[in-house]
Amino acid sequence: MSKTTRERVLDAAELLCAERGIKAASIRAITEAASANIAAVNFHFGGKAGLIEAMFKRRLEPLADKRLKRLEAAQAAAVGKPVPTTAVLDAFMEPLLELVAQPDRNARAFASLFARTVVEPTDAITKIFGGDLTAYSETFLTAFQTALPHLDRTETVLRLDFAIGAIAHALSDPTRRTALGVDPDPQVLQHSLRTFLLAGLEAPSDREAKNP
Amino acid sequence: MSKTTRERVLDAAELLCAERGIKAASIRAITEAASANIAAVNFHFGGKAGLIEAMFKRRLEPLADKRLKRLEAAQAAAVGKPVPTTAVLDAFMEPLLELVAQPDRNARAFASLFARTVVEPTDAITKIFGGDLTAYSETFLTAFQTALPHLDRTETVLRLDFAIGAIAHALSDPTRRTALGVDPDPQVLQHSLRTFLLAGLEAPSDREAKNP
DNA sequence: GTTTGATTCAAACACACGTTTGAATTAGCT
DNA sequence: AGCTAATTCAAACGTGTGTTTGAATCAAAC
Repeated sequence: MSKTTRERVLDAAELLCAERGIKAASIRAITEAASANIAAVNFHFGGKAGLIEAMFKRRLEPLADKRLKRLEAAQAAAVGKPVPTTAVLDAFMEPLLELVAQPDRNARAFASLFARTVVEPTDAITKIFGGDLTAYSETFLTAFQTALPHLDRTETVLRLDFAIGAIAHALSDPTRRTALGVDPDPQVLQHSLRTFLLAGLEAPSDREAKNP
Repeated sequence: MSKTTRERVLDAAELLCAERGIKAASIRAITEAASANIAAVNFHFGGKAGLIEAMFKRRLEPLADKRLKRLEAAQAAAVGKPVPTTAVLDAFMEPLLELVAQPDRNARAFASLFARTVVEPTDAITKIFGGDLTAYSETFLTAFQTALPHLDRTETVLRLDFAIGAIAHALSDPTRRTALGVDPDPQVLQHSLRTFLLAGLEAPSDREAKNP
């Protein structure tokens, strides 16, 4: 057991919060699963709120970095030319979907947890990202908007919002799909999601559709 | 105040659960908001679990009825011919989106609550619908599958799942969009969502795409 | 008007939660 | 080794929770 208490608690918190929800995951259950004392949470994180915040930060900050790096790389690759929608979309979703493809059990647990939080914002999240889990989506929003010039701002915001919902749902508890006899590889899932979102985002808006 | 205690409690539960989440909405807060006694919950519903279950049932059963009625009507209208994807999709999503279009504050609250529950299944829901909030989606799944013959079963399940995620997210807390300066009419929202989903569902699968 | 059953009410119960405490233990440093 | 700070630990504290109780109130029937 080379991991520090702090790390063990964070890991256990990830697993239990993904399984039961943040509110229902008691620090008693978390510390017990981590083979740590209850007071460890207060000592290392200052309280449950601090633990949850640290739990999200540990995963979310590298994730946001990856996304922005990929977006900047795509923008740099398309000098002068407009960045294709696929590139923006990939920068947006792939770092997230990499989580479910990892063998690490905790990474997959966090993916489920993230999915929940997208729909039901937590205090910890609003503290970190000022209320918007997709905060840096302002950056992505403009990227999408330039990639989709046939959509006005409202339409772009709405479609990006739909896409976020679909992505989050795809990340959430995979047992829902296995109940229907469908348990795809992460690659199949990602590919299917990509074509779905791409078609939805690039769909012609009304004004064009009315000129057949 | 012509409403019965039972109804007042159900209404208050809807509002508070949508606002704070089911777990965080205490029966004390609910009964206080309903101008009822705490014990009213136990008397009328047998406990908090019973209250939540009744709260969902009251909305979900008429909703499921509407959906299936619309699907059957669409199937009846297309005698012999295959039912178009738009008809299946409308039967699936419009009864839901009608909730947010209603002036009734409680109906809109339930829409948010429903959205949460899609991602994070509640005990009450698993009790009512046997674990799957989209239980009758087995019916809709076959309807979509016949409407989308170019997709195999896995692909159909995945895309329907994506669509459910997008719909749920669209129903959830609307303040998220207003933060981005976008606050569309329910009709605009519905229309935008429809074209997004339709394009995503009908997008060609890989095999076709590789024959340009 | 009395009786019966349904409903409301204030009060208390048992339990789980997050937090705090202060002593015991460990790790790092000179 | 000896000192210091960091960390762990068992135990208790206060609070909020869902639930239960038993008396009080209401409504309807006879």
